[in-house]
Amino acid sequence: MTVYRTHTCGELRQSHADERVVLSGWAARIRDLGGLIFLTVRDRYGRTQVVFDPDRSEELVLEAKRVRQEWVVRIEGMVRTRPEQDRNADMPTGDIEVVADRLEVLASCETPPLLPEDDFVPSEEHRLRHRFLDLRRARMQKILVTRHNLLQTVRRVLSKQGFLEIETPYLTRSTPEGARDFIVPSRLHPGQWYALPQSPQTYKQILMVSGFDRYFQVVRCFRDEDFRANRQPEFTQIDIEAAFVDEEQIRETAETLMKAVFEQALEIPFPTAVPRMTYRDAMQRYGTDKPDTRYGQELVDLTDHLAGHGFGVVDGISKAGGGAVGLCVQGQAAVSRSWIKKWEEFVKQRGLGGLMPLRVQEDGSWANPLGKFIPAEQLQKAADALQMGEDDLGLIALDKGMRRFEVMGMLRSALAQELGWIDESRHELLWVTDFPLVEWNEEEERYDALHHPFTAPRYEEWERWRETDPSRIMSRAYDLVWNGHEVAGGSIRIHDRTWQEKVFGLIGLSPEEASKRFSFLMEALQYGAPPHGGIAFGFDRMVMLATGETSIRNVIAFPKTTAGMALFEGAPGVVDEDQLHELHLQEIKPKGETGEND
RNA sequence: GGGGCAGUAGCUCAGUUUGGUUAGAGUGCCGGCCUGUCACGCCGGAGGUCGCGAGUUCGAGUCUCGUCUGCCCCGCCA
Repeated sequence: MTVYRTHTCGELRQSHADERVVLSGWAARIRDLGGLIFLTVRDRYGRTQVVFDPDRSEELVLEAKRVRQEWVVRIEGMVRTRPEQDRNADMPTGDIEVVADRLEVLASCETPPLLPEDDFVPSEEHRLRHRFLDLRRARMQKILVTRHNLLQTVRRVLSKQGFLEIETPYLTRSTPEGARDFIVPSRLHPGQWYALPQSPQTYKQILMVSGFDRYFQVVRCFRDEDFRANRQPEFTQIDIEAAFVDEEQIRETAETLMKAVFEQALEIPFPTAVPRMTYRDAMQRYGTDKPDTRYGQELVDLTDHLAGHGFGVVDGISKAGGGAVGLCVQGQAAVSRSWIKKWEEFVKQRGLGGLMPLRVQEDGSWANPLGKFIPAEQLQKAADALQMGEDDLGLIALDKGMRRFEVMGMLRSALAQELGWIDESRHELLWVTDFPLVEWNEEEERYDALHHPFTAPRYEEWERWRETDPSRIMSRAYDLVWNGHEVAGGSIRIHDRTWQEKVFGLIGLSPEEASKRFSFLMEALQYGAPPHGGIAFGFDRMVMLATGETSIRNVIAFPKTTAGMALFEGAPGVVDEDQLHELHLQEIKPKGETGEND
């Protein structure tokens, strides 16, 4: 209780009737009936109707007439139960109103560029430019409250299990692997640079070596890459690491956390067992390492049904290690040619040669461009493999690489959107396991770490495949997938310098190069590093899924646009010549602005 | 780096297909009326660099090219 308010705007009920109250908030709606004036006052907690009655004070009504939307007002008055016929069942405070006897304008407001109402959502550009007003909307306030609650839940759950929150530096050194770093010039050391961390990966491993056997951190991470609906240049991770554990304990911790999130934010029961799927299964059945298992429509390898029947293209692809992948589109046998063409274009843009429909013709035979080469019984077998019924449409793609699964997976999820296959009320969690340690990078002609280079291999597989086929070595990594989004990923790490050097060797980093770039970690690994592993949650994504939003910008108070701009603050921006000078920097003007060149 | 969609009144949009007189609607804003509204209602008014720049044309919101901004996707993101 302050001079500004005795109650919040979401608080008053019939039980408060006849109490004298003070409310402060923003004028949300003003209904001036000529005599009576109704004013809806809004704050973070809700809305309350205030009534100004000329029968009580003409003067007060005249004052109230001046008030405009989004002014900040303070009201004194009596709580009154509304007449039966005038109650508003849609408002929590709809059974009462406050009869004002005093009005004070705490702040007036220019005509606002947007109205903070939930049923009035302007363009995202406009919302970001006037974020302070956009954040007044009840929806945004609710999201940020949920975000806060989840943060507290995470901290409580992990602390209770003995995890210590330890902060790590934001000014660190650049590690050229992985994403591009944001770099920060050093004033005291001309020509030298800090980098903002892509994640606290090495620090948390070192904390394990130091004996903090259970660590977590709510931490900002920075990656200078292109952005998407669920990617921002700076984002928040729940970073977790533990020593003397294996995969099971990390997964258990992660599930405990998710259980709390489900119960807290979604108020739905947590699955008794989170299903698991191997990376290989995920790629073959869904064409992605983060399958959305809220709907079926799995991909089916049709190579065996279609190859070996004298059709050169299929046979050739098959011999080259490729094949045919099919997808069953329920109830769409009658779609037009242009519909199919549209989706064929979709897969072509993503690198496949084409998309063939398979469907029953009027005479009962199978229609398919391969029909003249491939016997009907084989087409029937393919259709059976796709579990196609008469009204269903099969879509088949051929390609010689693994890309066919990925693209068909993209097609699967695009069709799910288009045809409404997804039950939005469902929530599906899934562990993806058995990732390969490395994958072949065509362009650079070397192996890349699939997860990151500190991930432990399955050592027996290493011994078996290192020399002959390293891509068959599995790692001890795991990802947690929620409704087709990767919400967490982690691994058991390498805790031995010799092994770390071996893995660096496989991805083309010499021991010298490795110790140059990761000297501090390499050194730590020689001084009694315990076995350890961990996981990191993408917290923004987690909040996005928990609130049913489709963009992480909506769950971040001040996000950047897809071009990395902060429209509200105006970042990035130019700095003074003096600032640059002090940092030993000189601006190189883009061509055309120097006046020297043409 | 590539592709797609969008940009018209403060805001949300129509008009662009097929170039043609003075660019419309709703809402917000300003003024008037209105004593039970709750997206109050009714009457009137003001409000436009059709993102920006070139070009085609007798004439461009509309066609062409370039460019900027926002969103979505591919690549990228260990």
